[in-house]
Amino acid sequence: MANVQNNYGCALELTMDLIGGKWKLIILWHLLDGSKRFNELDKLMPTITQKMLTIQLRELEEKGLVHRKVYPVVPPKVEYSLTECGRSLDNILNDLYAWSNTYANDHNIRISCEDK
Amino acid sequence: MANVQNNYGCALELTMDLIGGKWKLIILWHLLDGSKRFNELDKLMPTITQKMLTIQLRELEEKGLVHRKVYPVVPPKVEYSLTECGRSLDNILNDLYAWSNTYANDHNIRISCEDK
DNA sequence: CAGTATCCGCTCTGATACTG
DNA sequence: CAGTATCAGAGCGGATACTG
Repeated sequence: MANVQNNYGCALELTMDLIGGKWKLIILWHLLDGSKRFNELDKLMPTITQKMLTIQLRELEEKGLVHRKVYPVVPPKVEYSLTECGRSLDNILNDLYAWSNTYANDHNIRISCEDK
Repeated sequence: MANVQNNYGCALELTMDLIGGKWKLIILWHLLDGSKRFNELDKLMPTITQKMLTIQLRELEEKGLVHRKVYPVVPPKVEYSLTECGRSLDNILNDLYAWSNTYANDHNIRISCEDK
């Protein structure tokens, strides 16, 4: 999933390469709010590890969905934001979010945090 | 990913449990057309193995997205179709499909089969 | 036709500790 | 603060052969 090939049998295969995996949708979701620092994202996702957050952000960056801005200061400051391409997922993310909430309601599944 | 828990920190975590993985989106996509037999799905996805197709269909069935209808005939005949819940993904699937195609165009990525 | 059974490797994911 | 490094487990995905 890390790398994007250059041939796919179906557009939806590409979809999974781009935003598949356990964390990418959630990272993108949080960034819809506006740019966030590494530490902020970490706090917004209590169960992710720093390692996974780093890896997923790097992959999203490679694919052009997320922009990484490093401020040359001490202590380090890095801000992540959506690129135009990442932002174009806005409606889809909202639809998926709503769809899953509906599913959760219908199946008595608890969602701890229902707001951004 | 096989099983659905009953507590999530974010609706989008549930999303990945329901339709994550390499094949589920593509299976759902093909079923948007109408019900299909096992063998038809197999042919529509040239690179999937029978084992994976079986597993993914079973998981989609457990989660209530796909309906499995067995005809008591010899040789066996089994038809898969979307449940109402599965069908409610129609718009999202189309949006994702379009989004990925746009991405592919912008990044010179080839999609072999562009139509259903 | 529509699956099972078996075996297997890789990648994804995580825990923990450390650093410029 | 924003990461790396290392170790390790689990399960996802696949190859191949077989079956009612």
